[in-house]
Amino acid sequence: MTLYDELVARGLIAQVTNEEEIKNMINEGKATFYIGFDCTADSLTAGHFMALTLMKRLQMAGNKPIALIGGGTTMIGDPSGRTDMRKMLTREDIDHNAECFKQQMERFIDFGEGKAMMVNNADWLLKLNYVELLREVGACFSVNNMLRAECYKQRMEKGLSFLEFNYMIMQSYDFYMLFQKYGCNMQFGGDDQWSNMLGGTELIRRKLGKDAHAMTITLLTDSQGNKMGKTAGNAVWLDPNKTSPFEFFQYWRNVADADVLKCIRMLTFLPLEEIEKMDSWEGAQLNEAKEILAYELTKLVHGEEEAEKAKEASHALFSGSGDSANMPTVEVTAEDFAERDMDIMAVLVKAGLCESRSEARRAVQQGGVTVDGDKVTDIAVSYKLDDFAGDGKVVKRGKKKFAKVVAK
RNA sequence: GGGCAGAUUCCCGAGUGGCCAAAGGGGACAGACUGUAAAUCUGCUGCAAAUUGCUUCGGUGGUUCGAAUCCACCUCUGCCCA
Repeated sequence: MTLYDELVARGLIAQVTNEEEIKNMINEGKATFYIGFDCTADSLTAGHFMALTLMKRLQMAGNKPIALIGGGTTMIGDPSGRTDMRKMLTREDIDHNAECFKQQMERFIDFGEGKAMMVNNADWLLKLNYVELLREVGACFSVNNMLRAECYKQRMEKGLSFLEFNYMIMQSYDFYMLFQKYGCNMQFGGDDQWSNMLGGTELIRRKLGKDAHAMTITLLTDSQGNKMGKTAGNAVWLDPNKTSPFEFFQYWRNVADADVLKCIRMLTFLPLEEIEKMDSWEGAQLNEAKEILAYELTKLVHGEEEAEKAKEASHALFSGSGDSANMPTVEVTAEDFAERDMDIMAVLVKAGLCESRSEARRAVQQGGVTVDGDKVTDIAVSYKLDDFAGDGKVVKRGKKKFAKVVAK
């Protein structure tokens, strides 16, 4: 099976500018392509992960990836798919984020000599001269057309600042630069980037009279149509300090039935034949597929050892078997008991299971709290330091949130 | 620059002097049922030393016994005119 056919079979491709040409190009390993990453946070997310796997798939077939860090474009803020303006980030924040991105990417993509490149668009965007830019590329853009672009349409009601309106120009300029400097002939991106990407191919055609291609990746959405990779509004991060390997594992372990196969197909590197077999799975067996998904992804992101640990902890918690040694652990010290004994609310907050004592109180009153398997319904229950000595206690809030509390 | 409308809790959105920690919906969280799924039903959703107290309705001042609500100024946003 050729690379292109595999990408289609995995459901990864959303839109392409010219299917025949792109197919030949990537199948033969002739593409030099780029994907842009705006550094709006200090870690990549599960959403970026899909783009990274795609880079890897193409790289394995001999194509050359360019990871473009958006140090310049992040100064503008992409309005695509948003109903409000992004928070403006300072130069320092952006530089810091770019550095974090760089480190995380190096674990997935081989940036060895001639295999892949990493560039930062701050290097050329930040020194642009306004009037020169207007004359050079501004003349190639039709405001009429831009306003018709899907990514701006959504913002016509809520308001769109001139700053954000220029995002498309910056992104197009990136492609134009990369095309000239590195012979980059294709751009990948999320499907919400389609109009920005076309801006680039259009600019290259107008300025250089050459063809460049664009291809978008299907957005990973769940069966309800929501973007995946978020829990309660928070992103699922690739940085183990922001989303622990266990939480990461659990996120995928908990996807809905309707979404498992799609995720396995799109995100893992398991051979398609193997995935086809899972297609007929139902009920309890489908539940197994979730574990496969969670394990595979955790392994890719955090390594095999962490994936094993997460799986162990998951078994320990949900099926009673397995070792509790790998559970997320919180330490308590004598200081925590200095004023008075810790009551159950204090323990829940300390363990990071509840944001406030009020929330903890509710959880207890609603029967959602368990300590070492025993339900706690009395908010007056309190503990001493010694209670957490030795192996400590496993505190559980709800079905899936828990932590082991141990005396230090 | 001129006119009009608006800013309420995680989101949408009611509230236009005390009955307001603020309707309703969504989401989130918890319980029941399950398979760590979905659907459904129930509860719950500012903070705390918790029949009470404290902080919150864009910002700052003011009127009042009392302000999300009235007044002044400011900031931001949308629409119309230029």
